[in-house]
Amino acid sequence: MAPSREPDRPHLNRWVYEQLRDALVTGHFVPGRSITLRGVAEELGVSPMPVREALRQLVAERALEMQGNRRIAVPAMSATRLEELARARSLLEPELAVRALPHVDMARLERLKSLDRAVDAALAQGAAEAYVRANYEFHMGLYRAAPSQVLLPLVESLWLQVGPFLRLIVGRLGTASFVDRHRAALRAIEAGDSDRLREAIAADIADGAAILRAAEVPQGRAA
Amino acid sequence: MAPSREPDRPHLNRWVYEQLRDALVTGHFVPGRSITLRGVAEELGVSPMPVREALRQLVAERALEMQGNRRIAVPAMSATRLEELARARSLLEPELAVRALPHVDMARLERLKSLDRAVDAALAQGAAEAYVRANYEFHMGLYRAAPSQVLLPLVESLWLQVGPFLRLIVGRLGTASFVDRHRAALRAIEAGDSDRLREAIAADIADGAAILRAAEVPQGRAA
DNA sequence: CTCGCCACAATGTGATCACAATATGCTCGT
DNA sequence: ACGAGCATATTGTGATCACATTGTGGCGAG
Repeated sequence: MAPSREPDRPHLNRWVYEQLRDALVTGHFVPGRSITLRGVAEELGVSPMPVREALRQLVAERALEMQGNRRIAVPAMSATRLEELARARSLLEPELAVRALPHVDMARLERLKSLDRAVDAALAQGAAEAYVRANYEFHMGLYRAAPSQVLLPLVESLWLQVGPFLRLIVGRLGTASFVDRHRAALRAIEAGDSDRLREAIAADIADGAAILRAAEVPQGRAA
Repeated sequence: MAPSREPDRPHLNRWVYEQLRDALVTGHFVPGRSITLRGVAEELGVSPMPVREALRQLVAERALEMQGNRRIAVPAMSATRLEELARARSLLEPELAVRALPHVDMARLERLKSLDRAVDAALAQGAAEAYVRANYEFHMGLYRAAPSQVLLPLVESLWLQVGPFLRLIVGRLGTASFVDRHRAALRAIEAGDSDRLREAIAADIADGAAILRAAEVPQGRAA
């Protein structure tokens, strides 16, 4: 996991949470592996207390799962859960993208284009982790433009749930199966075309879901 | 708030969470009022620790809001937030209802009918709290039939957000403005008709949203 | 009388301890 | 040699303490 920066004293809580969140999205946690409170506390060099708070928050966001024995682990993916996640994403994300559209200014558009290039580069190089991270940043970078207090958190929760699994599959299949579907979205944004943006996002989600579905869901206990 | 039962020692955490959750849905917390950690701890007769966990979970579920000064309060409702909540509900709930439909057995159908009667009775008597509670139980009672690990938590989060506000409005407007829209849903369930169920749920949400929208959003600081 | 400053009270957060529940590894019996 | 039973280690949870930060009330200066 390797703490990327020194812990900030003011918001230690937030910092631990972000570390864990980043580790989840980039797939440093493997589905099924159980997470111990004191373990991450020691690894991050903090006391167990802020880890407790962060873990519980992630459990509340369904990014982690508390198993019956009150152990905390990354939820195992199943075919039905994957299908449900794709459905929820396809319901919420196009709507959120459309709401973000009017608030995408030039600076943000440039950042999105840059992230799209990062996605391409990662795909070309077969860099799994760089791909999932850039892909995540692209989508969220767009959505965050929307002044949304409701839809945005819901979508973030969904991404936290797909993250570890996506990373697992990309690492297994390689990046060859994935194509960049962000071009259409970027063009729609530049044109200010809501309908085409909605379709582009929906297509991107359907596309990714199809690949994941084809990739025979692993047990989740696998390494 | 008045603890309805004695605290269970085994899952004190869960118990406190459920107490707060129930208080939220039934509107015992007023939007804008700030919640103090030691306050509820004393009121529930427990140590501040489980309250910390429960409050943070509710914040993660967006049922509560952590203000900049790290005070915790029920989020103030705004017109835009209300609109977003209605939109999110209308996207997710019909889908969830349809997924629940095949799993509604006779026993559950009877419970739903009973809850519907409770809704009617509450409306007739102008019992605001009984109405919001029965309404909540009706919807969730249906949705919980669906074996959903993704959509269901999202929808629960939405209801936790609408709850306090709905209670506020019902208390202000009285129950006269509200009509029972659950009949159509029940008939669709009995007929096993997915499309009509989807429409019934969508209509119920649109209906409620219209009433709330018409009721000029209060400041949220109001008592 | 009003406004600004200051002391005090209260709050959330992090740390540490104690404990019950659970998992793990070993030993002993067959 | 293998499996059941038990002792030990590990884990999450609740409680309590210490502290930095923030909100609040009162006092005094203008």
